[in-house]
Amino acid sequence: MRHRLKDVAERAGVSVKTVSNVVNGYVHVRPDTRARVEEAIAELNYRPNLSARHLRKGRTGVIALAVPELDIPYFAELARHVVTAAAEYGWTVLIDQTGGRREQERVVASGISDHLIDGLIFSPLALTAEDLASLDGTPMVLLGERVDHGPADRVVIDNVTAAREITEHLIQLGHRRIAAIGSQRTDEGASARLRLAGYVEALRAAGLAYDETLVAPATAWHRADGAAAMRGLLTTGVRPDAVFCFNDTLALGALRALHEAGLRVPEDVAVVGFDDIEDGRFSVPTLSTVAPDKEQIARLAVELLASRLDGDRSAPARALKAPYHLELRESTRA
Amino acid sequence: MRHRLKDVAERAGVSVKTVSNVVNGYVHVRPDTRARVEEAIAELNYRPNLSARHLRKGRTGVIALAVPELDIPYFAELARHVVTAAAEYGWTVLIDQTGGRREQERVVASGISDHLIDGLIFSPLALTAEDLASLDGTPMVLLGERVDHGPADRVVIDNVTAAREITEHLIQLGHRRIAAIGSQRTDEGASARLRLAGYVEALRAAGLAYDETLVAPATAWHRADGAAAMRGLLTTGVRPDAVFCFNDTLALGALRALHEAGLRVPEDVAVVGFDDIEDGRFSVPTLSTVAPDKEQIARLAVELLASRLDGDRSAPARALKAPYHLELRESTRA
DNA sequence: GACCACTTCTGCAACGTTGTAGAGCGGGGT
DNA sequence: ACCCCGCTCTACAACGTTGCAGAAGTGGTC
Repeated sequence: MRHRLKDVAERAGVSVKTVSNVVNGYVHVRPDTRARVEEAIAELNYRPNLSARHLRKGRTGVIALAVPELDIPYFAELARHVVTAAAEYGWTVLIDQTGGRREQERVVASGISDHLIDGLIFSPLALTAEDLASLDGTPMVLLGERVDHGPADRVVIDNVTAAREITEHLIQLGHRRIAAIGSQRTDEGASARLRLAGYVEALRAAGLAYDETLVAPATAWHRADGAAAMRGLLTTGVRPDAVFCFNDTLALGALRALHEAGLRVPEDVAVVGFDDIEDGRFSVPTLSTVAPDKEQIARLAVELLASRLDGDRSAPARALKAPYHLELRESTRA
Repeated sequence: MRHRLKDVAERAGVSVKTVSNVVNGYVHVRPDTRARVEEAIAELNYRPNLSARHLRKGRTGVIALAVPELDIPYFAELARHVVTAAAEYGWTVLIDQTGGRREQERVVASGISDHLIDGLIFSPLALTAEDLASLDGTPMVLLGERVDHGPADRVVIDNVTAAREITEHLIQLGHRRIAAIGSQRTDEGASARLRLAGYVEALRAAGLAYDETLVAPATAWHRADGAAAMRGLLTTGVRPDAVFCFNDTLALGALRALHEAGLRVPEDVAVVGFDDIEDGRFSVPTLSTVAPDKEQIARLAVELLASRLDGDRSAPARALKAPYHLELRESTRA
């Protein structure tokens, strides 16, 4: 059923190695020999056994992308771009879900390597710097903002500045009681911490008081958490006139809760998110948000990984910044 | 850096094969030998080379999931369930995007196999029966409804009946001018054809005329296409009083277009979708839809693949039906 | 015609693992 | 005392591929 180099070689009347040479595009093969071999390959529908090739070469041509959850739109969109960018390097992408659980993230970061993958692009939530330090050297690129995760390449966006800018946008529109949804107390909430810091910076710079009752925590960042947090904010007395949600799904949940409470967006309460997921362009109202350049993030991550694989594996870690911009839509129209 | 069985064997003072036996849980190993080996494994942080193991065993422990696009929520949610279900069999899932393009789908269906994967779960849009027939035997499970795709296992839901039921729901609510969004003329639109058939069946059964001007095509099924189609329907004279969108993203786009046109949902126009994606539970209004049991679809697909891998590869193809139900929400409230 | 350089092709070994066959040992039954 | 069996472990070969070293053939130069 499945044929090997040997079968092709016998059929073409050449050695195994010559077939291998043809398959790999070695130049010093006579045209007629090449033709005979190619014919045999076609007739037998020969395909190389990648396991064997990889065993021999020490490379697999597969990289892994590990994200918390695939059905979080941000990660799905990111995954798409990573797969596309990796294809340009001839890589296949193996996608892993960690659920954001530390144990699973550790398994992925170490165990998954097992010579099955050449490298890893990793968006960790719970992993600590020590976990990473303990890994032997599967080349790895981290996505996201954990400030303390030791010596690995990574691609980040400037969360603090982005959060400050989108908050400033709300302030410029005249909002004064600006709530935040999505804060997290645990170590896992690195993004949350940085975005909260940007929010606080903007308030301070505008001379607005930081009011802790306006900051709603959210353990997960799903729509349901955003809706619940918004409902909570609405029942605590004075209503905010704007809300900065730390990602778009939270914001979409918040929009929903505001709708249920009979409040208009942006007239009664303005809403902004973070991530610029597709949904936010079609929600009612459409969602103002921070738009990280996901394509660029994916491209940079793949390039970092490629240069790490081809180059010096002990070179110092690099951190690249990906651009973002504010995408202002109906949920903050003046 | 990276250690092999041989290194462990030397350190533990046993043969390579004994280490292999320990790693694979072979029972006839003396406890003290086992302990020594395990200690050596731990000290060296040994991990098996999967390429070598797979070369030897002929199995890779990797299956592929091929979908048109990862950032279509339905496929992302499905992917999540497939990854989870596959994990129970100890499989890793490699995810491929075909973009729905026939050429890419053919590459995935044949080329990708290349001994890298044991099997494939495949959601094809454009692939023809001949394409499939020409493949040598990588075990494959097809998802979805193409009626004509030859002898491969597949998991389907009853699209025609589901579409009829959701249309009947609209009819029962008193709607009479029921539009449909998402029809496709090409061969690729198997789902579209079946859902249209169910829609027509329901109209016929209720004695309603089938009006072609109420059926809007959509080449892709993204939000933007749904919005465009809805705008088109609104400008063609008599306004429909309900719309059946062939998937949820189309429906979310349609909701957006209705909102822009100043029409209320469901008071002026009722809307239903298909797929039950997360977004539809938080949109304004929430979306009535056909909810296929995605977890079940994924589980059945993985099980079919498993039984094909372990069992008779030439057994007749099986088609399993996954359940669905109607999820009625605000967009069709009476 | 001797030499050299280049082209074309080949055989061997090795990548790290596991299946098979079997060696050595000790215990229990006769 | 002998045989047999089961336990424990080992040696070897093989999975399909490619790097390396080199053999054979071709043609050009002095």
